[in-house]
Amino acid sequence: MVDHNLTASNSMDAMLFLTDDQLLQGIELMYFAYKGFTSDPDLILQNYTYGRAHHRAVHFINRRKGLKVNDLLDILGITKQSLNRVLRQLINDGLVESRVGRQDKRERNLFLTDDGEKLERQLSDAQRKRMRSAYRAAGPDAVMGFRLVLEKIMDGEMQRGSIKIKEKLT
Amino acid sequence: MVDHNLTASNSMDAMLFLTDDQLLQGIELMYFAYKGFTSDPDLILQNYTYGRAHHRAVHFINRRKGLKVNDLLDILGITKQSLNRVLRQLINDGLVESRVGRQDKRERNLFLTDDGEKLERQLSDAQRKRMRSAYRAAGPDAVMGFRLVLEKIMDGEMQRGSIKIKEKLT
DNA sequence: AAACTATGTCAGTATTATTGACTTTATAAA
DNA sequence: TTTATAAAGTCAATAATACTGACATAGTTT
Repeated sequence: MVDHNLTASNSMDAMLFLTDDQLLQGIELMYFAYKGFTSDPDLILQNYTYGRAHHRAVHFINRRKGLKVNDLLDILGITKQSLNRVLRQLINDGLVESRVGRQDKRERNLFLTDDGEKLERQLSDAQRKRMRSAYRAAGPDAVMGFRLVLEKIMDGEMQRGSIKIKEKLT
Repeated sequence: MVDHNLTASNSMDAMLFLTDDQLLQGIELMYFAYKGFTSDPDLILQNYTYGRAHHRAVHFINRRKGLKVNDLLDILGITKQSLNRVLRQLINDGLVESRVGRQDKRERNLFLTDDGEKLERQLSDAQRKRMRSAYRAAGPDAVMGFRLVLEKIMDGEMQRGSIKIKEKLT
């Protein structure tokens, strides 16, 4: 069992006693949990020629249907050239549709095709399943704490493009 | 503001109402928080010729001083060949020391040199700072929830090498 | 007409990972 | 003691994901 008691030694805080060791434990927890978190989709993606980058693209196109290429670039925080390869594959393989913008014809709105939605389902099913069972096992209060800490961790990181996501999340 | 209220619609649970959308929010939260979580060290590492792989190696060598090469391979879940390049650099650059095992001379025990500890400090300072301020802002109950959910997420992922870490964490 | 914007693409490079094959050294087992 | 196994290290080839820089095309603004 892992110790959740946070009443320890080294450096003091207004509310918490946070030793370097406890903080390092939190850091490792993030590392291993993220690894566990991506392992299911990674396995599925091996059956295709796709990787995590494709997963992310498919995820956000599904979450923000019709988003522009630039939106996706902002969210992912990668370069146009990096996204291009991934997006081109997904479009050629018929998983993503790129429609010319209605008002501004320079823009492309991205959508998942039926096949694209099928892949998205397959990937997110695995991840949601893990998330749901973790939430269940931990209980509602823990879930609130989990979300709160994660939000604090990414504070300052959500400046540009991702702030749109945060709004959408609400 | 982000909504923490978890009393919603779609699918029912013994304790929680968890809609697909709420689960997807949790998934995105993990993605963005992990990104925020690695951004500080990534910036520092750019000043060296190192990347995240070096950071991970340095982190775990510091946390489990004297660990064997095989231990590190198990923890990181990568191949010997992948680790080798990283480890060779760190050893050549004088950040890591590899000592022949005392009982079993085939084994190598890994340690950080003074310079290695200096780098480790620099990297973990940034990360601990972020972690500490997130913990502070969220409060003790939230921290417990955060840890509990993360542990549940990685359940089943900590089978082999990482179970040692979990023990160490305790 | 000129400037700017959104998208797409080509070429070259870097990091991190993979698989497979092989060596050296050391321990364990027959 | 020979044989087998184990730990570590290395070489070569390949893949996925990212980067920078340069440039093209189409459409919108000024």
